[in-house]
Amino acid sequence: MTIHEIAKEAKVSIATVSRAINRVRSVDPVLARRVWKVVEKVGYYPNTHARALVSGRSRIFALIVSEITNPFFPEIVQRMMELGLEHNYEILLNACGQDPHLLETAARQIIQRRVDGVAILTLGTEDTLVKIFTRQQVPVFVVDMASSEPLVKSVHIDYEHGIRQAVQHLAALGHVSIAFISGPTHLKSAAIQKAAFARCMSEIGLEVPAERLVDGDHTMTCGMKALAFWVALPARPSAVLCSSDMSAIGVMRQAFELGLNVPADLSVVGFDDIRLAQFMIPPLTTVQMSQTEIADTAFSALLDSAEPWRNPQRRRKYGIKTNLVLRRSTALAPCRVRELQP
Amino acid sequence: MTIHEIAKEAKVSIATVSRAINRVRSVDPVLARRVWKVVEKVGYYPNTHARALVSGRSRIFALIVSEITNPFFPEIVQRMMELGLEHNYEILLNACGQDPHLLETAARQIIQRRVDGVAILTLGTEDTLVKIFTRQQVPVFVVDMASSEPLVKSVHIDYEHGIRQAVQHLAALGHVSIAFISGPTHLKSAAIQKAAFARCMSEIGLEVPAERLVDGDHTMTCGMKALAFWVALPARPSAVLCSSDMSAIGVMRQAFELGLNVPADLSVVGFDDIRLAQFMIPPLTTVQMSQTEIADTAFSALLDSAEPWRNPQRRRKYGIKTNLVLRRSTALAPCRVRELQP
DNA sequence: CTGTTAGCGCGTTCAA
DNA sequence: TTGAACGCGCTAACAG
Repeated sequence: MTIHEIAKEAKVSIATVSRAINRVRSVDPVLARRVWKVVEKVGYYPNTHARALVSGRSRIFALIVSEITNPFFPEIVQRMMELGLEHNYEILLNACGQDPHLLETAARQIIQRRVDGVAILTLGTEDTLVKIFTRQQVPVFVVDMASSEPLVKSVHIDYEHGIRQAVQHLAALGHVSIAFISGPTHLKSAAIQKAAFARCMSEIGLEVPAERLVDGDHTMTCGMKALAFWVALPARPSAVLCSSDMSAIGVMRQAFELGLNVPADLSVVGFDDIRLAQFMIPPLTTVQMSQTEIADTAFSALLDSAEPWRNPQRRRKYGIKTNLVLRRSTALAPCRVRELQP
Repeated sequence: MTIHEIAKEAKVSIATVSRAINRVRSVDPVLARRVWKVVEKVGYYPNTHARALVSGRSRIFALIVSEITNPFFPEIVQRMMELGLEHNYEILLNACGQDPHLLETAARQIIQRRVDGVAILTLGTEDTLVKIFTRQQVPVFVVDMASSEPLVKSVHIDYEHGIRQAVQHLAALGHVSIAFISGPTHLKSAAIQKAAFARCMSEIGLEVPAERLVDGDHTMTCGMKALAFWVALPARPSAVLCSSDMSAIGVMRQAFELGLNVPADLSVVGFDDIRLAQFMIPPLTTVQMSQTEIADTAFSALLDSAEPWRNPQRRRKYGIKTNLVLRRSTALAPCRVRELQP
């Protein structure tokens, strides 16, 4: 079913059909109606590939995330798709873990599709990707990456703000030995979080011996392993700050396994505030990083790049805050409880 | 960057470039190498839209799910994408809830993209979608839908198998008043599960009064509400079977809120076996429905439709079983414990 | 306001 | 084995 058949059936030229379908003002309402009638009757759908080919714009945004199975990302995907629907863009999702080979394949697919922009949300391994895309003139949105390239827009995430709140909250509860599970070491975001934790601890005069710093990977399993490791230590931490809710869930699960009560015996703080966090047992105190906000920022940045005429005063810098959300996985440090009870 | 520029640079015709890139045997190795050199040098990527236009095949499969934020689906998406990468297909994801308007928009986008097939995994609201797609000659994969249309392939999910195991497991533990949270009433899958539950209960002579049947929507919130409702009843159930792990999580969360111990005071069984299930506190006993298996089946069905020559003896029917996975959210019914203790 | 026409980038004939 | 030429379905000039 093509524009030609519609044209013949409606007894107009293909140009008129094209105009009618694209709602060009100048077309005679009578003809337009005739065209639409036929379109509906025969069930015609314009061919996006042909449109993309001739117009040079595909109306596709690519979205690269590291792990679609981490509940943090589906919320972003969801929001991006909503916005896509609203603005008539499609979202081409790519979840390709950290495998550099897969990443490269994903990049190839994306470039071949001539997407109008790509949001890279792997939170720390985007450097090579960004190079590839900018070389092909594909507008890019990334997190926490300074770049002078005009094609690159980025958002700064203030991890430290939330982490400081978390650390000070724990300290206020009397916790002194606070442990930290970071993200995968090769992720820049993980390094930033880790450094922020160290800084926030030392700010208030708290020590962080190396064994209380464990490198995780944002999975529940790593949380379990980390706590198992700490419990085997002569002095186990009384509180754990996790760089993701997933690892926090793992910590809580391991605590259950070991018969440790959260929060009485162990305080746990997560990071991300995935929806699940408030349904944990106990509900997880966590540092919120708004998925919606990230998605909104990403989309509007991509839109600015793809349609610069819409919004002349386009920013190239955006910012996102993080904030502690108090729930019920933290409590007074056990030693403090003892002090207060006699 | 187009095939013409490559041709000029490599001093061959565009036809030769095309053949070289597509690895056609007959092309002179010397020329092929020359072409590839240039391709690499200038960073040429063939335009997928042009290819799709001329070849009539887009190498895209669409995947429609109801809720990407329900952890059940990301696993499927993940697997589909892996397979896509392997077979050089892209997966166009669509998460459009139940809103019929969004569904229609999604269908439109998919058809306009001329996808080579679409897997509809909304588990029960696919009827109108299937009609739309088959009318456009788009091969479709659905769950639990009989259709004589050759373009439609489907898989039968044996919900009852796992549900029977769950019911009998609970009965064996001495539970008599077993409640059930179903999925959204407009989903066929939900109706099937509900009917299966009723049948499995009556099989073993157990009653199911209407107030023990609550219609949910596969969210954690509905699980919380359901338990709150049952607890307000004169006699609350001692066990709950949920039609999804998400609602089971909600039930456990509400039990915590009410000070009910799972499993001592209340046994809970989920459905799906999302990865999270084993990380719940306590780990959730649930009916497994393999996400990987579903994805594999969907993909191979789509591949059979898109490339019929690959696999001449293509089936049109597939089957998936469900199975109870025992963990720690179920225990002897409280009354049974009392009988045994004195 | 409408129709004719020239490509968009590529795969695929058909001759050479 | 190679290259010239056609057309996939559509938009956007330009002419009428």
